[in-house]
Amino acid sequence: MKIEILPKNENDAIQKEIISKIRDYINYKNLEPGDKLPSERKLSENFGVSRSSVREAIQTLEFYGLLKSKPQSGTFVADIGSVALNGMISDILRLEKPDFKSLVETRILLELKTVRLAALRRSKEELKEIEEALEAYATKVMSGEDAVQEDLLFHLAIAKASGNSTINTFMLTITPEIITNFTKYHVCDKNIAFIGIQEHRDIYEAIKKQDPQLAKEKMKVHFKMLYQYCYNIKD
Amino acid sequence: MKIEILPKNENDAIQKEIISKIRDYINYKNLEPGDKLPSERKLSENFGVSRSSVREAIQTLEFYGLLKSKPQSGTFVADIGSVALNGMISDILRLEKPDFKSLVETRILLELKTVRLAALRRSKEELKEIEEALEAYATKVMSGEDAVQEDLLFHLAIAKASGNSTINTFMLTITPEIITNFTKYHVCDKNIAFIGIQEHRDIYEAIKKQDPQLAKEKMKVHFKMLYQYCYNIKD
DNA sequence: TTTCTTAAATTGGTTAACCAGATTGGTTTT
DNA sequence: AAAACCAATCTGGTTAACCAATTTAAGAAA
Repeated sequence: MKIEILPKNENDAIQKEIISKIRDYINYKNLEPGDKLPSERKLSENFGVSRSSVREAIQTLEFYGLLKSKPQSGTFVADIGSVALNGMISDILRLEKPDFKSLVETRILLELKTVRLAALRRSKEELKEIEEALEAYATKVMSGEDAVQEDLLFHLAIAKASGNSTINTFMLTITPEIITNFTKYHVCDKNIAFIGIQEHRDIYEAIKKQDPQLAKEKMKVHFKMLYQYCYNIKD
Repeated sequence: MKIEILPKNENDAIQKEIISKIRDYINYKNLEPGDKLPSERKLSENFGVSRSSVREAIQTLEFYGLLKSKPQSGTFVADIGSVALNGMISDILRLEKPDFKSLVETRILLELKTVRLAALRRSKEELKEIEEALEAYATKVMSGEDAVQEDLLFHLAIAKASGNSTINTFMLTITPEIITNFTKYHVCDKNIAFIGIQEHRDIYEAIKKQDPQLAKEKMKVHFKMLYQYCYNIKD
């Protein structure tokens, strides 16, 4: 059993450096929204790194909506001003992997909203998808198997029915990490899972009845143990 | 003035196809959490696409936490089960660019939380950063200039002080789009911006006093016009 | 048989050359 | 002078060859 100093992913560090250089370039040249960046070739030459490294850095900044590259044309600064651009890049460079506590805290916040919206807005098709996810979860639990995945898919079905694509996306991004940690720390033991079936069913019924307040209450009940867990785990 | 059928970015479509094929492969081979995918070369050969296309698709899936590639070793399936993996990839493939309405709705949700948390948890340094952002905003407005960026940076400073890295990241991802739309639709006209100064100051004071309830109330006041706007704009 | 050594094969990352479409600037045409 | 044309150039995207670190398995040593 060797003690590892965390590898401190070297590649991430390189990419952050490139992103930082792109920001410096934009500032130095006073590029404004819609302006074109130099070609990938010139940037890579300029920075002394490979073109694919530059491309990856650009892809990351595209993901955050700060750049937009058009084929056979160029890479362009997004329609936000330089102040916001600088502030956001600084924040992106400083970003660290979210801690589990903040993940759970955020999940609760998001889901208390999605469940209300789902009750208000769900279509018949979306309701059916939620029901199918519910049944899949119940079946898995009754057969005595671990059902963390089916649990989360039920919640994702609700997020999808909320009609808010942004929250839906956010739920998607935090779910893998949630599943990993739940499995690792055995947050959802089998005895708890049995209770979970009824709690899920209550949530489903509230959404079916289109009662947002009730849905939120039932979700709160469902999160009760999660609340405690969230505020007791060690950082 | 030509009417454009939206270009329907071809590259995105190709990447989605590759992601779909990766999912199919994982299912066909019944790969489980931690299992290794074939090398990028074999995948690209298998799919009949370039290796860099495969790499980009993998990078996207890495971003969502579904894959993890290790240098000189291989690409591995994340520690989530096949059910969740399939569900999430399906959702990712179906993701569309968030509509403005959902962005604003989500922003309000997130910020009513960050402002409470910031009041509870902010350090002296973070309080000072919020104050600086406030002053920068006020100065810009008083000089009669557009201050959408400084406005959002004030809110981002609060998000940073919330101590919740997940919400902070989410705020970062939606901010550029918010700025773009606010600028485009002139949501924050100059006369409104003047009122905004005092509203910002009220929020700042509540955070300074470490009064989460007051902070939330002041943020609600600040969002009042946004509420209306959010529920009146055309889709 | 088990353990250690070591060299060949495999890996993700990098580099450089190539492609087709977009851009550009000078030329021709009107 | 202004519009239309066209070829040279530049662009992001793709491909293929290369690199160094890692993994592997075959063989030597115990």
